Amino acid sequence: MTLRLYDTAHSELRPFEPREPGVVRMYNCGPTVYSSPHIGNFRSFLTADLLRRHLEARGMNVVQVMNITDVGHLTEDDLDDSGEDRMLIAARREKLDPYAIARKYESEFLAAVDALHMRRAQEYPRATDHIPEMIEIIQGLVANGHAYVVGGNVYYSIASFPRFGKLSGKVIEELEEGARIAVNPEKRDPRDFALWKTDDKHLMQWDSPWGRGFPGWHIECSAMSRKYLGDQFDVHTGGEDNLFPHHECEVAQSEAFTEKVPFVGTWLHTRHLLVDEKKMAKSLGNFLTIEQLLGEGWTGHEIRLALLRVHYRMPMNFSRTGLGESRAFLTRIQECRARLLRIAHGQEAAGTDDATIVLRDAESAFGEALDDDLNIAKALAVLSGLVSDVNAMQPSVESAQNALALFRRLEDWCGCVGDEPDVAAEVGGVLWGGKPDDPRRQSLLDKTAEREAARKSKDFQAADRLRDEITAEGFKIVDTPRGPRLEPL
RNA sequence: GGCGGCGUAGCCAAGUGGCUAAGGCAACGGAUUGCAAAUCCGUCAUCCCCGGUUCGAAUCCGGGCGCCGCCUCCA
Repeated sequence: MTLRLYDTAHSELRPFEPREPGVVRMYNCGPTVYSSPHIGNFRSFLTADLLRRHLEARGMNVVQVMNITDVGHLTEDDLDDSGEDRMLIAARREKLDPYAIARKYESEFLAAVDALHMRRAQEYPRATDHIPEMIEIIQGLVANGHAYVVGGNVYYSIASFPRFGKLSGKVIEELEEGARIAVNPEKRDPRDFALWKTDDKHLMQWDSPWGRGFPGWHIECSAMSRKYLGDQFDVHTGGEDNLFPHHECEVAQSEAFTEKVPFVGTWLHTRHLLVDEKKMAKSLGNFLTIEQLLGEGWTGHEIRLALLRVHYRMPMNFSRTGLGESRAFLTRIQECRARLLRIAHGQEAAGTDDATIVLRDAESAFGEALDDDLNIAKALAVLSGLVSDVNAMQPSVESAQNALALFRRLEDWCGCVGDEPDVAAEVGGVLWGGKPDDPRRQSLLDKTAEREAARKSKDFQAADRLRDEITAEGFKIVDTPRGPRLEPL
C-alpha cells in the first residue's frame, strides 16, 4: 500500500507521488509572531510534523519549510480607529518595537516546537527577510498583466486568472454577496486583493518600485516557497481557515507569475479544534498556549498526543480530560517497556515466547494506518494492541530487545510513544527505577529495605507506614517475587 | 445567502455494503498480592431520527434534527 492523502484541491484521497522520486518538498503555513502561538496552531503544525515523520519513515527525503509571518498584514478591515495594525497594537501594548515583538514570539514558538518533539524544519524564513523576492513577483505580475498599479498600491486582478476559486471550491460570482470588505474605489473589482500597499502609519516599511510601503497579506508565501522549494512543489499545509482566501490567492499569484501548473501537488488542510466544546478565543478565556499547558505539568508527549490523536480532518475537542487520557495511554506503554527492559537486563525472569511475528505484524499495520491519510487513531490502536500482546507474553531476552527496538522505531515514526524509561538499577536487592542521580536515592532504598524487613517479620503496620512515607516522597513501591522495586509516581 | 464537515458505548475513537461493530480510558466480576500497584482473563454499543435502495447498511440515496467550520485577520 502506498500513501494516500486527501487533497483539498481535488476533494478526494489520492495516491501521493512527489515530483522527484524520493524527495518531498513541503511548505507549511507557520505562525504569525505577534502573539503567543496557541494549541490550535500546533494541531496544524503537528499534522505537518506527522506527515514529515511518516514520509521519512517511508524512506523519503523531506525538505520542509515553515514561514514565520512577522509583517503585520494590513487590510482595510485590519485598521482600527487609529489606523494601526495588529503588530503595531502589540508593539504599543508591550512597549517594544515590532521587530522585537516578532523575535520574542518567534523564540517562544521554536521553544514549543522543541517541547512537542517536532522535527525542526530545514528553513523558517521570515517574511521581513524576503521583501526583494516578493517585489520580484509583484513586478512580474504587473508586467504580465495580472496586476495593476493605482498610486502606490498594487492589486491582483482576479479577472485575469479564470481558475480563481478552484482550490477552495468558491464560486467567484457569489463571493460578493457575503463579503464584508468595505468597497475600495481603487480596485477594479472588489474581490481584487493587495500585493503592495502604501501607508504612512505602517511601522514596517520598505522601498519598492511603487514607493515606500509594505507587502500584501498573501505574497510572502508565494515568494518564500518559490525561493526554498522551487516554482512547483509537493505538499502545502495549513489550517482550514487558510484555504480561502490565503491559499487561493497564493495559487493565483504563483501560477500567474511562473506560468507553471500546478503550483502545489497536494493541499492539506487541518480542521480547527475546539476547546471545551467552544471555539478558542481570548474573550472566552479558553485560549491555551503550549507554555501554559507545560506550566500545568503536562509533558510534551502528552500534549502532542492529545493534539494529534484525532484525525486531522475531523472536528476535535481539546480538554484536560483528553490530556489525562493521553497520559494514561503513555503510562501504559511505559509500564510495558519498563518490564521489557528488566527482562533484557536480567532483572526479571525471561520466558521463551518469540515475539517476532507479533512485532512484525504490528509494525506493518502501523505503517498501513498512516499510509491511509495519516490515520493516527488507527495507528495508535495498533500500538495499543502491541502493548497488550507483549504484556500477555513471557518474552525471551532477544524478543524483549526486539520489542524495545520496535517501540523506539515507532516513537521515531510518530512521536506519540514516549521516551524509553530509565533502566532500573539493582542496589542491594532493591530495584531503583528513578533517576540515577536522584539525591534521595540512598535514603529511599534504606527505607525500602527497612520495610522489607518489617514485611518478613509480618509487621504489616510498620511496613505500610514506611510505604506511606515513600509515597509521600513521590515514589511507589512494587513488590515482586524477586524483591521490591521503586518507581517514580 | 453560498460552500463544506461532523453526529458510533459514561468519555475519547476506528470502521464507508456482508463473518461475533477495532482500540484506549472509566466501571464491574475473577486471577495474582499480606494489602496495594502493575499485569492477565472476562463483562460492557445494533451505530442522531424518519423514509428509501438492497438478499443484506453504521456504511449508499432522500428528508429532518443537532453541532461545527469557511465565505473577514485567524492553524
